[in-house]
Amino acid sequence: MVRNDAVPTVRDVAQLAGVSPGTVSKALNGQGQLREETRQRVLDAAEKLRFQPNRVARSLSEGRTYTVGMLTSDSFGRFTLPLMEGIEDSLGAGQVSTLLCDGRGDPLRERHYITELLNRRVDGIVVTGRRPDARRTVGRLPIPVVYALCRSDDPGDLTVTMDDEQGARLAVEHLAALGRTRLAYVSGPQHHLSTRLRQQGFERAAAGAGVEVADVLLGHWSEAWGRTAAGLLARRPEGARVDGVFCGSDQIARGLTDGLREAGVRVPVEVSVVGFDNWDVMVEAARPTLTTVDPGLVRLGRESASRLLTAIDGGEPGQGVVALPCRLVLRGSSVPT
Amino acid sequence: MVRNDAVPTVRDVAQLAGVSPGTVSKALNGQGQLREETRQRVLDAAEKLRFQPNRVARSLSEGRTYTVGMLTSDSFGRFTLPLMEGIEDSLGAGQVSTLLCDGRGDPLRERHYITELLNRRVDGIVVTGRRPDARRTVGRLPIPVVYALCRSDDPGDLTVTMDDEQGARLAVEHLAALGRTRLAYVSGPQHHLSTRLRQQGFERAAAGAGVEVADVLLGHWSEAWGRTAAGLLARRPEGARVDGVFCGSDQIARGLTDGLREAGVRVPVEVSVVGFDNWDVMVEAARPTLTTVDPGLVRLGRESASRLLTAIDGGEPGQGVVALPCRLVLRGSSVPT
DNA sequence: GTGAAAGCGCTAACAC
DNA sequence: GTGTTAGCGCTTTCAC
Repeated sequence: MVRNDAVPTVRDVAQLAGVSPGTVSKALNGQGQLREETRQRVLDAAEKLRFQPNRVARSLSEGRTYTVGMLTSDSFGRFTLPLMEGIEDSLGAGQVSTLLCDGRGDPLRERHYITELLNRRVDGIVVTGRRPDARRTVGRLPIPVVYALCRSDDPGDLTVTMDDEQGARLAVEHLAALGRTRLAYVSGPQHHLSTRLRQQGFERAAAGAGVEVADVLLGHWSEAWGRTAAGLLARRPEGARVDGVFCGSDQIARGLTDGLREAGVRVPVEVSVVGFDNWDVMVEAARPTLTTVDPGLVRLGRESASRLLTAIDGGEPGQGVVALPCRLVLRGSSVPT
Repeated sequence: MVRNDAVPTVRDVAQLAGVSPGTVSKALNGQGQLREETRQRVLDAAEKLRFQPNRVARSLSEGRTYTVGMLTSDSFGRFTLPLMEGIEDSLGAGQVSTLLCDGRGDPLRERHYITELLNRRVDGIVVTGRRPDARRTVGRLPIPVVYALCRSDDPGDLTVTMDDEQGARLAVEHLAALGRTRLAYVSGPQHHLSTRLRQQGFERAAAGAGVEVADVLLGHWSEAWGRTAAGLLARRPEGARVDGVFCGSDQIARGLTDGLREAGVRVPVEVSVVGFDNWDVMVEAARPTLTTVDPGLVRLGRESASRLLTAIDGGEPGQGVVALPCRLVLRGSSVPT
């Protein structure tokens, strides 16, 4: 009596093909030397039985699970989504699956997840987080680890993140090229690394382009702060008006354009505005739509995962901080028509 | 010579404790009958060796992986994030990990992921998607499947989703209680199930509360559409003005409040506005902040995962559509002060 | 070229 | 109570 309900194993395939289980394994994985005829016979048998290899058994014997863990320090959020997409892109191509672990900013929880991932014998881990700020390293692990977006504080780790400074430079150079000469930088809290790096890029690029840094306003990553900042900028004395603003986020930029419009300042005629993030929701709802710096998070995810795969395959993925360049996306808020 | 670099196995623990591997397994998993003293000795040995069980081996022998797949039909997005959080909540408690699979709206890709999940012997699958609209069932699988947020078109499947109609009712009853008598419904595309269900709830609740349905405007899920709709409402003749608007999303509600303000209509003095989603970004940036219907996506995720666990443990998780009630969150856009 | 046999690390049935 | 044994389903030497 044949057990039709059971899932077929290599043994079943072997039996049907009239070979041994070992041969089936070789045929299916393209290992060793097999006569073409035999291989085909095995393939046919597997096909006929709709054989699907049990990955768990394979993992146990191979000592490799084709699985990587994705661990967030803070939580999954808007920034991690495109990252996940990119990571899945790279991994999926390598038949590698992703195990989700949301650390929720709790070190204990994180610790627990790490041992769990190790017990599950994942081949590697991508550590990520909402913001590119530095975080404590997860420490030396017996498997490769790559930090994506958020930086590890251990220079021996590999971090793949965006180039905040270069992104800011892009924005300033764009404004300068438009003929803007008195610029302001409106951004998030000073204690965020991104805020400072973008400020650095802003100031250096301004100096390089010979344009004036008229104001630097640091606050929060919110629309409300953007509106407040707009008020501040609009109240500057006649001769000291800014004609270009680089914002540290699209939310700020959106609030700023709203604030400027309501204060009677025309964007982009009188003032050009550039945001950061290329977040569709903000960028499209703003009036005018926002010119912004795109950090390329999907590509960032792809890059980090592909380096992780390299490391898993015994290659050298690099170390230290790899900062991927941002792109400028032109829309209505910067170019006067 | 001791191999300090190697990960300890049950055998190592057994040897150190002077028992057999079988006994170690029992001691560690609380199975069978063991003398307390023996159990303790094993536990001590495990502790000393920092023994961590290899989950892959365990899975192979137990025939259970303590892993579930999370498959999105469309893609991971704003709506799936809180869902994932809830799912992880429930599963984490049961020591179950989550495997990510982003179908990207591609049926082939989805099919591929499903066989991959089956080959990896996951214990169950949560199917999800951005919107509560119906989708093709993944079909009968040898493991339990629960649909979260998005509905399966097979009534034999279990779907856990939000109660769109009840949410709409909540909004209308709130408006009615405020004394509003001429209401409008501004929402997304007609072909979205949510649009229609919320409209149904809106109309029934209005009838029930004895208030007039003055207008129904269907368009897109965008701020721009909200602003357009505001223009349409503001242009209604003097005697036919609406004094309460229920919006199908917070984005629409946000655009609507912006549009009304710019048209000189005071919110909430002249018109009360209620949104849907309780999406922090929109709700907080709007002026005034938005009263809205919260679909409770985290709880929805929790509920679906916990039902999946029930099914995995051989229980009866239920079938058909389970619609969880929404909550009303009061903020500035509805209650005149 | 192919088969036989051992083993990945754990659990579970059955002796003792 | 505890040890022994036999798998779970696959890969991988190593004979032949």
